[in-house]
Amino acid sequence: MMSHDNICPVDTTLSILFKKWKPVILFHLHNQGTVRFSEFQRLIRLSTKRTITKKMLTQQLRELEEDGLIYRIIYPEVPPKVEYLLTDYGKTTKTMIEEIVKWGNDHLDKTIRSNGTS
Amino acid sequence: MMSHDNICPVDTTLSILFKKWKPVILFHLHNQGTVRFSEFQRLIRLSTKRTITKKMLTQQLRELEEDGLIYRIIYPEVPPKVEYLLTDYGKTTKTMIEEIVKWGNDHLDKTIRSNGTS
DNA sequence: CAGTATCCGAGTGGATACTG
DNA sequence: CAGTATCCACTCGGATACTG
Repeated sequence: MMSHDNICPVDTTLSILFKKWKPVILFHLHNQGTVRFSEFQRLIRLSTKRTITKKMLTQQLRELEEDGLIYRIIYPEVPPKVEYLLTDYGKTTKTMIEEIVKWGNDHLDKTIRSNGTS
Repeated sequence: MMSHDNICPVDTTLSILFKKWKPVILFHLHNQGTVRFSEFQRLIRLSTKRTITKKMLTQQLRELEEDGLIYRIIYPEVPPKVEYLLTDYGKTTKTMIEEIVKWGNDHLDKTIRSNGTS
């Protein structure tokens, strides 16, 4: 324990992986393997029932790329085609995302069941 | 899979456990078992090098309490003494928090090592 | 000690329009 | 298709002061 002097590992993970839409993005990447830009918008809209703007999506993807978690592959075609996929390092987030999905589902179970009981 | 129609488990977990200071709070609760209000301020200051205001801390703790993750025990003394601890349900976040700590440490290792190498 | 109340500036992120 | 650019309303959360 007490690695790295006094830099907080929790804070580190939060700032890199748990900002805004990043966990959802990682979730879909773990699921689909490869995802295109517009596909992200669709997937996110479907799973979260919320809309992510292009600006936001771009920003989040860029940050993930800069942190070495995803690749951005640009196909020089017309119309443009860009694919995103996890780097090996990005794949190390698998367990974490799985835990999050699991916990979320458990909580939803719990919440939904607690009709009637009190 | 595909539990709960189309409510996103990732979003659910994020909204309950990963807002602001909550993961750090949970982290310290898993570590210490029982934590007092002022102790939280100290622990958080030490581990994150940031200051959490009373307002923020109160708010976060209240939300965690309302979601059934922690207990708030008030000792009717003067001066007041309030202790926080995880409920059984709160304890189910252990694996997740551990994963986050682990990943954070790994990332810090990686980052620190990548001096010189490239 | 463990909060509550108020004020307010900075930053976030949505909406919208434009581009290669 | 996959972005970029701009504008701005709104929220968030820090600072500060007060309280049982």
